[in-house]
Amino acid sequence: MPELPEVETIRRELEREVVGKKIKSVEVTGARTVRRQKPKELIARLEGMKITGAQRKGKYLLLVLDSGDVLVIHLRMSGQLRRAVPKDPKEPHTHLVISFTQGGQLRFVDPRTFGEMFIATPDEITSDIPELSDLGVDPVETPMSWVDFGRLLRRKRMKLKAFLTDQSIIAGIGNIYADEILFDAGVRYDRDTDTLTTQEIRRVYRSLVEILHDAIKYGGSTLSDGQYVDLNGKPGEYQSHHQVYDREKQPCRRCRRHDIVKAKFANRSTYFCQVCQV
DNA sequence: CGATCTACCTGATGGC
DNA sequence: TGCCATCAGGTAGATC
Repeated sequence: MPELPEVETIRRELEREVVGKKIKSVEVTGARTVRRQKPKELIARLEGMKITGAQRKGKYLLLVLDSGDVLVIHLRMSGQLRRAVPKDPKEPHTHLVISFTQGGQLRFVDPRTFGEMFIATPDEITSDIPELSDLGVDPVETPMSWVDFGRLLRRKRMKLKAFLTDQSIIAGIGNIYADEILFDAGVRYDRDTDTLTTQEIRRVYRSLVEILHDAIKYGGSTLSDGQYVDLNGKPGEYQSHHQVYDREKQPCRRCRRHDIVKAKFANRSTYFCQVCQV
Protein backbone atom coordinates (compact mmCIF):
# COMPACT_ATOMS: atom_id res chain seq x y z
CA MET A 1 0.00 0.00 0.00
CA PRO A 2 1.98 2.91 1.18
CA GLU A 3 4.99 4.52 -0.39
CA LEU A 4 6.98 7.51 0.82
CA PRO A 5 4.18 10.12 0.49
CA GLU A 6 1.66 7.99 2.38
CA VAL A 7 4.15 7.08 5.11
CA GLU A 8 5.21 10.72 5.43
CA THR A 9 1.56 11.77 5.76
CA ILE A 10 1.16 9.29 8.60
CA ARG A 11 4.42 10.42 10.19
CA ARG A 12 3.26 14.02 10.32
CA GLU A 13 0.04 12.97 12.00
CA LEU A 14 1.90 10.80 14.48
CA GLU A 15 4.02 13.81 15.35
CA ARG A 16 0.88 15.72 16.29
CA GLU A 17 -1.08 12.83 17.78
CA VAL A 18 1.25 10.56 19.70
CA VAL A 19 4.51 12.37 20.33
CA GLY A 20 4.52 13.42 23.97
CA LYS A 21 2.15 10.65 25.00
CA LYS A 22 2.99 7.93 27.46
CA ILE A 23 2.26 4.29 26.72
CA LYS A 24 0.04 2.74 29.34
CA SER A 25 -0.44 -0.69 27.83
CA VAL A 26 0.15 -2.68 24.66
CA GLU A 27 -1.93 -5.58 23.43
CA VAL A 28 -0.62 -7.87 20.72
CA THR A 29 -3.24 -10.16 19.23
CA GLY A 30 -1.94 -10.77 15.71
CA ALA A 31 0.30 -13.78 15.28
CA ARG A 32 2.58 -12.30 12.63
CA THR A 33 2.82 -8.59 13.37
CA VAL A 34 5.58 -8.95 15.96
CA ARG A 35 7.80 -11.65 14.50
CA ARG A 36 11.43 -10.64 15.03
CA GLN A 37 11.16 -10.84 18.75
CA LYS A 38 8.78 -12.17 21.35
CA PRO A 39 5.68 -9.97 21.69
CA LYS A 40 6.34 -10.09 25.42
CA GLU A 41 9.70 -8.42 24.95
CA LEU A 42 8.23 -5.71 22.71
CA ILE A 43 5.46 -5.05 25.23
CA ALA A 44 7.93 -4.84 28.12
CA ARG A 45 10.09 -2.32 26.26
CA LEU A 46 7.08 -0.18 25.33
CA GLU A 47 4.93 -0.02 28.43
CA GLY A 48 5.61 2.97 30.64
CA MET A 49 7.68 4.75 27.95
CA LYS A 50 6.99 8.14 26.48
CA ILE A 51 7.11 8.72 22.73
CA THR A 52 9.53 11.55 22.01
CA GLY A 53 9.70 11.60 18.23
CA ALA A 54 8.20 10.32 14.98
CA GLN A 55 10.69 9.78 12.18
CA ARG A 56 10.64 8.17 8.77
CA LYS A 57 13.31 6.43 6.73
CA GLY A 58 12.02 5.50 3.30
CA LYS A 59 8.87 3.49 3.98
CA TYR A 60 9.81 2.78 7.61
CA LEU A 61 8.25 4.66 10.50
CA LEU A 62 10.31 5.09 13.65
CA LEU A 63 8.74 6.06 16.96
CA VAL A 64 11.49 7.17 19.32
CA LEU A 65 11.01 6.47 23.03
CA ASP A 66 12.41 8.22 26.09
CA SER A 67 14.13 4.93 26.99
CA GLY A 68 16.32 5.31 23.91
CA ASP A 69 14.60 2.42 22.15
CA VAL A 70 12.88 2.87 18.81
CA LEU A 71 9.63 1.26 17.71
CA VAL A 72 10.05 0.38 14.04
CA ILE A 73 6.91 0.02 11.91
CA HIS A 74 6.62 -1.14 8.31
CA LEU A 75 3.13 -1.17 6.79
CA ARG A 76 4.05 -3.27 3.74
CA MET A 77 1.00 -3.78 1.51
CA SER A 78 -2.04 -3.36 3.70
CA GLY A 79 -0.97 -2.04 7.11
CA GLN A 80 -2.80 0.91 8.63
CA LEU A 81 -2.21 2.93 11.77
CA ARG A 82 -5.44 4.26 13.22
CA ARG A 83 -6.25 6.63 16.01
CA ALA A 84 -9.03 5.32 18.25
CA VAL A 85 -10.58 5.43 21.69
CA PRO A 86 -11.11 2.25 23.71
CA LYS A 87 -14.86 2.15 23.09
CA ASP A 88 -14.50 2.21 19.30
CA PRO A 89 -15.44 -1.14 17.79
CA LYS A 90 -12.40 -3.20 16.90
CA GLU A 91 -11.99 -3.38 13.16
CA PRO A 92 -11.27 -6.79 11.66
CA HIS A 93 -7.54 -7.51 11.37
CA THR A 94 -6.56 -5.33 14.30
CA HIS A 95 -3.33 -6.94 15.45
CA LEU A 96 -1.85 -4.54 17.96
CA VAL A 97 -3.23 -1.80 20.18
CA ILE A 98 -1.23 0.80 22.08
CA SER A 99 -3.17 2.60 24.83
CA PHE A 100 -1.95 5.92 26.19
CA THR A 101 -2.16 7.15 29.79
CA GLN A 102 -3.68 10.39 28.46
CA GLY A 103 -6.47 8.30 26.92
CA GLY A 104 -6.72 7.33 23.28
CA GLN A 105 -5.18 4.49 21.35
CA LEU A 106 -3.02 3.80 18.35
CA ARG A 107 -4.14 0.65 16.53
CA PHE A 108 -2.35 -1.40 13.91
CA VAL A 109 -4.73 -2.94 11.36
CA ASP A 110 -3.38 -5.17 8.61
CA PRO A 111 -5.51 -7.63 6.57
CA ARG A 112 -2.64 -9.21 4.65
CA THR A 113 -0.38 -9.41 7.69
CA PHE A 114 2.78 -8.53 5.74
CA GLY A 115 3.32 -5.49 7.92
CA GLU A 116 5.42 -5.69 11.04
CA MET A 117 6.54 -3.92 14.17
CA PHE A 118 9.63 -4.44 16.26
CA ILE A 119 11.63 -2.62 18.86
CA ALA A 120 15.32 -1.90 18.40
CA THR A 121 18.10 0.30 19.66
CA PRO A 122 19.43 3.14 17.47
CA ASP A 123 22.68 1.15 17.11
CA GLU A 124 20.87 -1.87 15.75
CA ILE A 125 19.05 0.36 13.27
CA THR A 126 22.22 1.93 11.93
CA SER A 127 24.32 -1.22 11.81
CA ASP A 128 22.59 -4.52 12.56
CA ILE A 129 19.27 -4.60 10.76
CA PRO A 130 20.16 -4.94 7.07
CA GLU A 131 16.91 -3.52 5.62
CA LEU A 132 17.38 -0.37 7.66
CA SER A 133 21.14 -0.01 7.74
CA ASP A 134 21.39 -0.61 3.99
CA LEU A 135 18.64 1.87 3.19
CA GLY A 136 19.53 4.40 0.52
CA VAL A 137 19.07 8.16 0.61
CA ASP A 138 15.62 9.42 1.51
CA PRO A 139 15.03 12.09 -1.14
CA VAL A 140 12.57 14.06 1.00
CA GLU A 141 14.39 13.83 4.31
CA THR A 142 17.83 14.35 2.78
CA PRO A 143 17.60 16.33 -0.46
CA MET A 144 20.55 15.99 -2.81
CA SER A 145 21.61 17.80 -5.95
CA TRP A 146 20.81 16.33 -9.32
CA VAL A 147 24.56 15.92 -9.80
CA ASP A 148 24.70 13.65 -6.73
CA PHE A 149 21.70 11.79 -8.09
CA GLY A 150 23.51 11.36 -11.38
CA ARG A 151 26.52 9.93 -9.56
CA LEU A 152 24.30 7.34 -7.89
CA LEU A 153 22.78 6.47 -11.22
CA ARG A 154 26.12 6.20 -13.00
CA ARG A 155 27.36 3.76 -10.39
CA LYS A 156 24.64 1.28 -11.36
CA ARG A 157 23.80 -0.57 -14.48
CA MET A 158 20.18 -1.61 -14.42
CA LYS A 159 16.70 -0.81 -15.72
CA LEU A 160 15.62 2.68 -14.71
CA LYS A 161 12.48 1.60 -12.85
CA ALA A 162 14.45 -1.03 -10.93
CA PHE A 163 16.90 1.72 -9.98
CA LEU A 164 14.17 4.07 -8.73
CA THR A 165 12.44 1.39 -6.66
CA ASP A 166 15.60 -0.16 -5.18
CA GLN A 167 15.33 0.81 -1.51
CA SER A 168 19.07 0.43 -0.94
CA ILE A 169 19.79 3.19 -3.47
CA ILE A 170 16.89 5.62 -2.98
CA ALA A 171 14.46 4.93 -0.16
CA GLY A 172 10.72 5.39 -0.44
CA ILE A 173 9.70 5.04 -4.09
CA GLY A 174 7.38 2.16 -5.00
CA ASN A 175 5.31 1.05 -7.95
CA ILE A 176 2.92 4.00 -8.20
CA TYR A 177 5.38 6.84 -7.82
CA ALA A 178 8.05 5.26 -10.02
CA ASP A 179 5.54 5.25 -12.90
CA GLU A 180 4.41 8.81 -12.18
CA ILE A 181 8.00 10.08 -11.96
CA LEU A 182 9.03 8.36 -15.20
CA PHE A 183 6.04 9.77 -17.05
CA ASP A 184 6.71 13.26 -15.75
CA ALA A 185 10.33 12.99 -16.85
CA GLY A 186 9.33 11.59 -20.25
CA VAL A 187 11.52 8.50 -19.93
CA ARG A 188 10.56 4.85 -20.27
CA TYR A 189 10.71 2.42 -17.34
CA ASP A 190 12.89 -0.02 -19.23
CA ARG A 191 15.71 2.33 -20.18
CA ASP A 192 19.11 1.18 -19.02
CA THR A 193 20.59 3.61 -16.51
CA ASP A 194 23.75 3.91 -18.59
CA THR A 195 21.86 5.27 -21.61
CA LEU A 196 20.47 8.38 -19.92
CA THR A 197 21.73 11.71 -21.11
CA THR A 198 22.70 14.39 -18.60
CA GLN A 199 19.53 16.22 -19.42
CA GLU A 200 17.42 13.13 -18.83
CA ILE A 201 19.10 12.53 -15.48
CA ARG A 202 18.31 16.08 -14.49
CA ARG A 203 14.69 15.68 -15.60
CA VAL A 204 14.21 12.39 -13.74
CA TYR A 205 15.57 13.89 -10.54
CA ARG A 206 13.49 17.03 -10.83
CA SER A 207 10.36 14.94 -11.45
CA LEU A 208 11.21 12.65 -8.54
CA VAL A 209 11.40 15.54 -6.09
CA GLU A 210 8.35 17.31 -7.49
CA ILE A 211 6.06 14.27 -7.62
CA LEU A 212 6.94 13.11 -4.11
CA HIS A 213 6.40 16.54 -2.59
CA ASP A 214 3.21 17.07 -4.53
CA ALA A 215 1.88 13.69 -3.42
CA ILE A 216 2.68 14.55 0.22
CA LYS A 217 0.83 17.83 -0.22
CA TYR A 218 -2.29 15.90 -1.25
CA GLY A 219 -1.96 13.33 1.53
CA GLY A 220 -0.84 10.43 -0.67
CA SER A 221 -2.77 8.12 -3.02
CA THR A 222 -5.77 5.98 -2.15
CA LEU A 223 -6.70 3.52 -4.90
CA SER A 224 -10.13 2.06 -5.63
CA ASP A 225 -9.78 -0.55 -2.89
CA GLY A 226 -9.61 2.27 -0.33
CA GLN A 227 -6.81 0.50 1.53
CA TYR A 228 -4.67 3.48 2.29
CA VAL A 229 -6.11 5.85 4.86
CA ASP A 230 -4.44 8.16 7.34
CA LEU A 231 -4.55 8.02 11.15
CA ASN A 232 -8.11 9.35 11.13
CA GLY A 233 -9.31 6.98 8.41
CA LYS A 234 -9.22 9.69 5.77
CA PRO A 235 -8.14 8.69 2.22
CA GLY A 236 -5.51 10.59 0.27
CA GLU A 237 -6.28 12.80 -2.72
CA TYR A 238 -3.27 12.43 -4.96
CA GLN A 239 -4.84 9.56 -6.99
CA SER A 240 -6.83 12.13 -8.97
CA HIS A 241 -3.52 13.69 -10.02
CA HIS A 242 -2.12 10.41 -11.35
CA GLN A 243 -1.08 10.75 -14.97
CA VAL A 244 -0.49 7.07 -15.70
CA TYR A 245 -0.91 4.75 -12.72
CA ASP A 246 -4.11 2.68 -13.02
CA ARG A 247 -5.07 4.57 -16.19
CA GLU A 248 -4.75 1.76 -18.73
CA LYS A 249 -6.55 2.49 -22.04
CA GLN A 250 -7.38 6.00 -20.95
CA PRO A 251 -6.04 8.89 -23.02
CA CYS A 252 -2.64 10.25 -22.06
CA ARG A 253 -3.11 13.57 -20.31
CA ARG A 254 -0.11 15.06 -22.07
CA CYS A 255 -0.44 14.11 -25.74
CA ARG A 256 -4.21 13.42 -25.52
CA ARG A 257 -4.05 11.20 -28.58
CA HIS A 258 -2.63 7.97 -27.26
CA ASP A 259 -3.84 5.62 -24.58
CA ILE A 260 -1.88 4.69 -21.50
CA VAL A 261 -0.36 1.23 -21.85
CA LYS A 262 -0.07 -1.34 -19.09
CA ALA A 263 2.96 -3.61 -19.19
CA LYS A 264 4.63 -6.09 -16.89
CA PHE A 265 7.94 -5.25 -15.32
CA ALA A 266 9.56 -7.29 -12.57
CA ASN A 267 6.26 -9.14 -12.20
CA ARG A 268 4.27 -6.00 -11.51
CA SER A 269 2.16 -3.60 -13.48
CA THR A 270 3.81 -0.65 -15.16
CA TYR A 271 1.83 2.14 -16.77
CA PHE A 272 3.27 4.50 -19.36
CA CYS A 273 2.66 6.47 -22.55
CA GLN A 274 4.42 4.99 -25.55
CA VAL A 275 4.66 8.36 -27.23
CA CYS A 276 5.49 10.76 -24.40
CA GLN A 277 8.10 8.49 -22.86
CA VAL A 278 11.22 7.58 -24.83
C1' DC B 1 26.50 -8.18 -9.79
C1' DG B 2 21.51 -8.03 -12.04
C1' DA B 3 17.32 -10.13 -13.58
C1' DT B 4 13.52 -13.19 -12.54
C1' DC B 5 10.54 -15.78 -9.89
C1' DT B 6 8.33 -17.28 -5.50
C1' DA B 7 6.47 -16.79 -1.14
C1' DC B 8 4.21 -14.40 2.49
C1' DC B 9 -1.59 -13.28 3.21
C1' DT B 10 -6.59 -11.56 2.66
C1' DG B 11 -10.04 -9.56 -0.11
C1' DA B 12 -11.92 -7.44 -4.26
C1' DT B 13 -13.11 -8.11 -8.92
C1' DG B 14 -14.27 -10.11 -13.31
C1' DG B 15 -15.14 -13.98 -16.42
C1' DC B 16 -17.83 -17.95 -17.16
C1' DT C 1 -25.72 -17.03 -7.77
C1' DG C 2 -21.37 -19.39 -7.28
C1' DC C 3 -16.79 -20.86 -8.44
C1' DC C 4 -12.23 -19.95 -9.94
C1' DA C 5 -8.42 -17.22 -11.56
C1' DT C 6 -6.13 -12.99 -11.18
C1' DC C 7 -4.55 -9.01 -9.04
C1' DA C 8 -3.10 -5.48 -5.26
C1' DG C 9 0.84 0.10 -2.61
C1' DG C 10 6.34 -4.38 -0.47
C1' DT C 11 10.29 -7.09 0.36
C1' DA C 12 13.41 -11.14 1.16
C1' DG C 13 15.38 -15.10 -0.53
C1' DA C 14 16.44 -18.63 -4.01
C1' DT C 15 18.15 -19.51 -8.52
C1' DC C 16 20.35 -18.67 -12.80
